[in-house]
Amino acid sequence: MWRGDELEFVASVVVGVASLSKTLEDGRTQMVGLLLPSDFIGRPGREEIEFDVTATTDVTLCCFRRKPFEKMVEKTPHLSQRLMELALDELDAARDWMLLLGRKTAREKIATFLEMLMIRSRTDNIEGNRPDLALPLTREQIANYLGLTLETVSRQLNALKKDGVLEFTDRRNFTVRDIAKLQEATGDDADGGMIV
Amino acid sequence: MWRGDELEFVASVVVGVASLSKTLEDGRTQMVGLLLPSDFIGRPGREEIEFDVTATTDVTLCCFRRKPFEKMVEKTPHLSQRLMELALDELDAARDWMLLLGRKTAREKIATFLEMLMIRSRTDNIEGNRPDLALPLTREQIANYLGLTLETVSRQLNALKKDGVLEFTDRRNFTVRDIAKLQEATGDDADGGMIV
DNA sequence: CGTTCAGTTGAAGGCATTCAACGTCGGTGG
DNA sequence: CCACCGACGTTGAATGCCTTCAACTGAACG
Repeated sequence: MWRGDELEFVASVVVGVASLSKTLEDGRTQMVGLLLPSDFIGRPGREEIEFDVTATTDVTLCCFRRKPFEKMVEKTPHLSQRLMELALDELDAARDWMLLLGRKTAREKIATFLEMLMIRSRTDNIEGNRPDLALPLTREQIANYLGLTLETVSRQLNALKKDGVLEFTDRRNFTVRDIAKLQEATGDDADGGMIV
Repeated sequence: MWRGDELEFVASVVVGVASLSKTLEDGRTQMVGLLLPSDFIGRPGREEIEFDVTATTDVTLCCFRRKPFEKMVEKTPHLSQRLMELALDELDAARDWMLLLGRKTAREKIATFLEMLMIRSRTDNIEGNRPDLALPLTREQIANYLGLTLETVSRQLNALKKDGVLEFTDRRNFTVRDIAKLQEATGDDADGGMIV
């Protein structure tokens, strides 16, 4: 686990999954971001980040020393523009997640999480649009991402299975049997402009 | 109320308070940002924003037409750097709020909200460190900001009053009688590096 | 005055949590 | 080899926090 303020690198995730999280003094934890392949870690112009970065699977990073990287950014307006875009994307994602954390039910949270996994790890269309996916997080980590307890996560996953939405090959791997039902369960607009 | 995609301006808040919010199809809404004086509205390089901007009090804005503003940004590296900082500040704020939404109790949410108001509207020290503050939001808007119902907001505010933390001069104006108790009630680290 | 909107308060109910026990799997060492 | 252990996951029962539903208050306004 990395504490941000020891960090003199910036990096990009190549393989694997990492997470950003914040913790209250009494131990309650909230994941505030999931870092999937292609995501960027670190921020230009800031020495430190004030949350924990944790690898949740084996991870391969592409690291750059901070100083030379920042010099390169200064000299390349195109790059700084790109970094701004990344920051704004993260901001949008954070705000979507605020809606989830503040207003969605447990079932909707789980469904939204699974839908996001499906969209972001485009290993789908393997056979007749039945994406075969792996959970990159333990039940507890999912709970911390969704603002739930691990027991509730377990129950809701099994409820979705019972309802024929999911099928598990083992505890960490599953297929989405019914994409339409999954999307209904997210609570979002039926086809929120999404091309799936 | 502004819909973002009709917007050909960017702006800065001068006086008053506005809010950013997202809504589910069934009407549940979550405020994802509060815009206080000095905050910036709009984003470079993006035609639209996909949430609602609503004034919650009378507001004075300082507006710029988008096109000329963007040209100015391109020519002024210092300015684009500043915008990046603003975006990263918003990102940090969003992530703090995710911790609140996902993990804090109703009482902690209210206390955190009031503490934030106190810090951001530095009208305090009016007499012996007893900030006199105005709620810029209705109970319902506070509820939408904190992921609660308006009844719960009302109850918790009155509970804080009963506990001697607050004192109301009327329904929208109050003073903090006991800052230490308020900070305890936030659930955050006792003195999380905060200089109050 | 009556109406409306914001806020308060009470009572009942529900969803998620909490507490607890059990099941499963992989690794480690006797 | 297998017994043990710890990490992860499931499931049941009870509790509780917040919500939901509903009635009421008070101030502003025409």
